[in-house]
Formats: sequence, C-alpha cells, structure tokens
Amino acid sequence: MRPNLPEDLSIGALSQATGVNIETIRYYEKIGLLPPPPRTEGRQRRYDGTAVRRLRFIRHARDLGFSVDAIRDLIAMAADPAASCSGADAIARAHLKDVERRIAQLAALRDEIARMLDHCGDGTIADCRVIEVLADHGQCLHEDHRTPA
Amino acid sequence: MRPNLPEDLSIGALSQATGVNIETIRYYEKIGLLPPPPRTEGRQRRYDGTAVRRLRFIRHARDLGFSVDAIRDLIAMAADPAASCSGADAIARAHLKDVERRIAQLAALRDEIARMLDHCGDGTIADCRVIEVLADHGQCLHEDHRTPA
DNA sequence: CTCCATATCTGTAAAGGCTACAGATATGGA
DNA sequence: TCCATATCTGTAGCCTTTACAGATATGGAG
Repeated sequence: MRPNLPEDLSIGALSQATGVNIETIRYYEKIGLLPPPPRTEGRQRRYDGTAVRRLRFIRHARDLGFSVDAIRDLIAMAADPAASCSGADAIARAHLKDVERRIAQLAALRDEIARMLDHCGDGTIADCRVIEVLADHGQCLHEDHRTPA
Repeated sequence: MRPNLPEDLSIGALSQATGVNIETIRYYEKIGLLPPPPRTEGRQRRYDGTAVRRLRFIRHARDLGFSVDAIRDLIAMAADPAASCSGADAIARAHLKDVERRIAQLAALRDEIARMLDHCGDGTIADCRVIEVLADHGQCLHEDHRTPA
C-alpha cells in the first residue's frame, strides 16, 4: 500500500512530491503535458492527487528517455482505459529499439576510449594517443561510433 | 601513407572532405572551435590542410561524444606538443566514466521496457503494463534509470 | 568576354527541453 | 499587522545544430 496522495498542493509542494522543478512544471503546463490546475483567489496554482500521479508518470517516462511527444501520445492513450494498448506497445517497442541502438554505440565508444587510454603513457602531447586517435579516424577500431540523435 | 591534404578548399569542399555540414562549419567558426580562415576577394572562405585536420579532429571527438567545451580543451592542449598529455588523459578518462554510467542506465532502461512489453498482452489500456509501469515508479526493477545530462 | 547555374555569403529563427531572471503579487505564520 | 517567503507572468537564454531568405561570388560553357 502506498500513502494517500495529498490534496491542495502548491506548485512548490508538487515539485517536492515529484522531484520536478517548479519552472519545469509550469513549462509542462504551457506545452500541454499537464492540464491547467485550479487557482486560488490570488491566482496561484493548487494541485491534487491526480496531478501528482500524472506528473510522476511524465517524469518517469522522461527518465526513461521518452520524448515529450511520445509522452503526449502515452497520456492520450492512458486517458482511454478501454482502448487497446497496442499503441502504447508500439511506442515502447520503438523506444526499445532505439535504446538498444544507443547501447551498442556507447559500448563501441567505451572500447574506443578505453583503448586510447591504454595506449596513453605519461608522455607528452607529441605522442599522446588520445590526441592522435582523435586527430585520425583511420586509427579507430570502429567505423561507426556516432552518438545518437 | 595517407594522401596529401588538399589546399584552397571552398567551404563545400571542406564539408565533403570531413563530412561536416557547411552550416556546422560556420557555426564552429562562430563559437571559436575553428579559426576564421582567409577569404577570397569576394569574401568566401578558403581552407587549407590544417583546417581539414582540425575539423576532422573536432568531428571525431564529437562523434565520440565529447562536448564542445572538452574539445576546446583538447585542441588547446594539442597545440602544445611539448606539454604533458595528462590533461588529455584526464578528459578522456572522465568521459569514459560518463559513458560507462550511461551504458549502465540504458541497460537498466532496456530491461525495464522489455519487461513492460513482456507483460503487455493485446488487452486494453486498463491492464497495459507500459502505462502502469510508467505511472508508478515503484514497479520499476531499477530505482536509478535517469538519462544522462 | 558574357551568361548563368551553382555555391557561398550574412543574419535570423527554429528545434527540444528546459532554466533563469525581473518585477509584481499572494500567502501564511509570529 | 507585518513581512519573509512563495508564487505569478513574461521574456530571454542555454546547447548544438539546422533551415531559411535574400544578396553576392564563382567557375565553366559558349
């Protein structure tokens, strides 16, 4: 069991509760990721448990590397529990592919850097392998170690 | 032996020779990564072999995921062949650490997404694990799968 | 030489995903 | 009531490019 979600949170309290920056919360509202909450008489935002859940959802998805657009789609789907989840599935599947690609690239990169360092004694720049390898792609083990978009 | 580097390249030819976008070359010049080259009478840029080498260095380091700031440091160091390479070594070592951290996070992320997908039948959103896991960090296998900065 | 299709020029704005300010207003506890 | 915080809006900046518009230069064909 998890504790009941709090009600009537200020934006600062929501920030505390979710680990999302205050500025970022307002930003998410502006771009339509978070619905505009009710306001106090003085026009300050007041959030409820639904907002906490939703913002946690967003933050978690961002942590997992989903783009804001993908999250928008996920939210739209989540809003309709009767719908088939094949849409969410497709998004996650595409994302999985992407993640696997990034891992492979980074692994190649790690090997490359490690190799540079292996060959770098405590000499001078003149024979520093780090500089040398960077200066000359021909010395690379891997042709393809571009970082992902 | 590598072929001699060409002289008197237009920006388009430099782009061809290095695989770096024309716009990006001008951008690198603007932020001081590339020195301003000499110009023709009509104020078009003309590059020599040094520029080719330098831009290849930059591109290669970018491909390896080094930040522009790190590259600036590396270039400054490379300019002094008599200096010790411990600085370059340190930059590469820090970068290696960072890459390894990212790999670990992405691996955790991959497992998490794969697990979500495993549990996602062709049912409805109501019992879709993708949505559910995203909505509730407590269901994660891993606490720590933030994407890197 | 002229002509003209390219290539290049500058400056500006967009992208994504925030973050940082300034100056005004609201809130809540002593 | 007073006042230190917190919050408000709006704008501008960050980073690394990429894209565009409108003007000018270049180099090869005739």
